[in-house]
Amino acid sequence: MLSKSPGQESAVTADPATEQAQHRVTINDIARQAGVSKTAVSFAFNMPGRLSSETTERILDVARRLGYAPNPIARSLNTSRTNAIGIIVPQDIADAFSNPFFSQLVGGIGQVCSDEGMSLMVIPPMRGSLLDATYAALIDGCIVTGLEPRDEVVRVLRQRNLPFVMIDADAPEYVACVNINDFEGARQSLQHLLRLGHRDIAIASFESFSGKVETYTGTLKHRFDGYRAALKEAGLSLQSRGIHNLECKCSIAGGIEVYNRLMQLVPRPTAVVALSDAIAIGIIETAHQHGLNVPAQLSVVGFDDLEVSKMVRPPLTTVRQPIKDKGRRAAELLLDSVRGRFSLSRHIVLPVELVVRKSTQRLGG
Amino acid sequence: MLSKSPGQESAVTADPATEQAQHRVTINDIARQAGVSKTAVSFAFNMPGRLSSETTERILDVARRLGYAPNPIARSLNTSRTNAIGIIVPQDIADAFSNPFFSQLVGGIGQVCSDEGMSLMVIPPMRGSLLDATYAALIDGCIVTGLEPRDEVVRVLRQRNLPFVMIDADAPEYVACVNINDFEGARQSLQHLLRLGHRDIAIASFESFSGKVETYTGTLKHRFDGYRAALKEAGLSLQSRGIHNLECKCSIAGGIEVYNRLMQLVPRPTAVVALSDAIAIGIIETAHQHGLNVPAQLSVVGFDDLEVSKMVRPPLTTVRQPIKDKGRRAAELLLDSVRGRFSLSRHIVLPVELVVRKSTQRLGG
DNA sequence: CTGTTAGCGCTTTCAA
DNA sequence: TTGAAAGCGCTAACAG
Repeated sequence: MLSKSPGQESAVTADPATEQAQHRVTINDIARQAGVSKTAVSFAFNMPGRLSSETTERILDVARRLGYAPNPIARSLNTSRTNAIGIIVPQDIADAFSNPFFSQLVGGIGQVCSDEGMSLMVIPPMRGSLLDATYAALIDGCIVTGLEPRDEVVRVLRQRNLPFVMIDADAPEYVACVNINDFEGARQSLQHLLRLGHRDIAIASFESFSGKVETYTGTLKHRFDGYRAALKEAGLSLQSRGIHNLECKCSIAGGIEVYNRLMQLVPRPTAVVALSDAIAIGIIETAHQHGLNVPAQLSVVGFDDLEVSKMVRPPLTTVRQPIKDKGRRAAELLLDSVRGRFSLSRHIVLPVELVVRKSTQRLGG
Repeated sequence: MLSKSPGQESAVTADPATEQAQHRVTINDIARQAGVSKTAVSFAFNMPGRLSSETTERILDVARRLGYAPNPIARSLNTSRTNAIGIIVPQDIADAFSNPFFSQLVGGIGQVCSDEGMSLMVIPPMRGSLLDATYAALIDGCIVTGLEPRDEVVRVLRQRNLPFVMIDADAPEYVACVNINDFEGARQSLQHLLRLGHRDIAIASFESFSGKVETYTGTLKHRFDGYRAALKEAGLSLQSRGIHNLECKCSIAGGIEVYNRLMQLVPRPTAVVALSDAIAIGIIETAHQHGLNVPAQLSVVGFDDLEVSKMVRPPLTTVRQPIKDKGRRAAELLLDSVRGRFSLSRHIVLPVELVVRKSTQRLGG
């Protein structure tokens, strides 16, 4: 060892196989080796124009030889920027992605990330605590799904001074938020079934905390308001004999699970409104396996219009919502905040549309 | 303003609507207000046991009043931990998630994240540069997909001293890696078609850089070795008349796009081997739209066995690979490294299995 | 049980 | 064109 620089030493032994977690080479090592100040090294990397090209060259050269990479954490501490946005989810990551809806939403968010040079952090509860995860996240802002505006998480976000945008939440005016017309979507889907003559109808709904319709909030509340409106039009209500509400996990697996409970209802439903295509697809698949014909023996209408919904058998009748747009708009709103740009309207409501395919048919027809 | 503490001032004006990016309240503000040292404040949050409960109380109380949240970046700089792992993808996030394969993989990784209290950062190229993204990522380690071991990204990872695990790569012994038996999967799927009597077969393959089979590497190479083996068994080769290779995007959209090119081949193929279910599903869907019956007029075999593959019409014949396990095992390997745990074997090869469903049938039968 | 002190590795005025 | 020095906000020896 001729050199007294630990930096160089680690470079010499930088054989991939031998590689040890030795003294990490820092900006100081480079400065010393190149015979310049830390400032110069920093400039060489971030504003090469402010140095003579020779100096820049020399510094970059030394850096390359010693295998130097600036520490992004230290950089972040100075700049207060992480170049990442987060998406906070109240459940496990695996659960979240078990519904293709979430993948498509993330895809929409991802489009904006790429445009803006951001990475996307998926933030699930940390050892059971979503709050802890929110405190710890190294992000410049985030999108919040599946939570209400009064959730503690939102308080922490505000406390941390992190810009955020909510999706599918009843947020107050000053909170940025992207929603869809849940009322209309729900109303139309049930109306569709009622007009086809169905009167024994089960609603396959997300899991809520309480399980009681009266306490539903947010998306769930709006959709049930829509169902009520449709029922009322037909002279029915949620309490009518023949109308049932079953909660299940919002995934294909949830649909599979709820199928049996569905079939034990009295009277047995001739149609199902699912609050998500994933649930609907699970129900249809299970019906198949049990030899029950959809739509002849059971009509099923979904909600979302996933990419695969038109490809399952039978192609799914459903309420289309612009999932990718939802993610994209939310991310745009968020990045406006992060970048300090002004955004005109911070409350967005996207339209929905009933798409009639083959999974529903006239009762007895 | 009676108080001279800017911290308190910001607390007083902490009305959500009025909220400004004023002086962020730091550990110093809390220490001052509570009449203790920074150390004490730090302890109150991280090792409350080392303080008298009164002191802890008081500190936490002040913190609450002033709306203090520890700065996770500063914390990371000390601890050198971020509590996040990354998954590096060479394309846009939206592209990645357009293939359900990726969602399922991420789901597998996510299971481990939840167990270990980690968030998951999806890292796409930053303004076109995956290298820049790799330099900037605030992570403790990462999983690398769709890249070869000699990629620059891997060099940077090593330079940054970040543990990493590759998926689907021809990695040297000392690089942790999770693969499947691509050769066998490919061989069996094509063999299946050949045994059904098909001789005019198109391969619908991922996009490679070169487009030339001879230059394929990694997964692509192994699979084509498998195809060669199957063909040889039937006295054919990749050059035989009737055998074609078309590249397309690895997504449903890719399958839709490749359909037309497929139908223009001479002789027109009676069967297709797709390198991914997403592609297969896109092809089948388009065939439907064009009134072509699958499998009667065109047999299609996929690769992956996605959750939806059994639910499309007709249910897809495909090669099952344990996607979630792949993600889980990779994440386990990675976290062993991150936590400094020893892992016995750092090269894992998962098995595959041909699953015959309804999208293939005997030629002319 | 509590405080002093020295960093973590980088950015960024400000002065030379 | 370059460098000195003061932080960024927190953790963790170490000393008392």
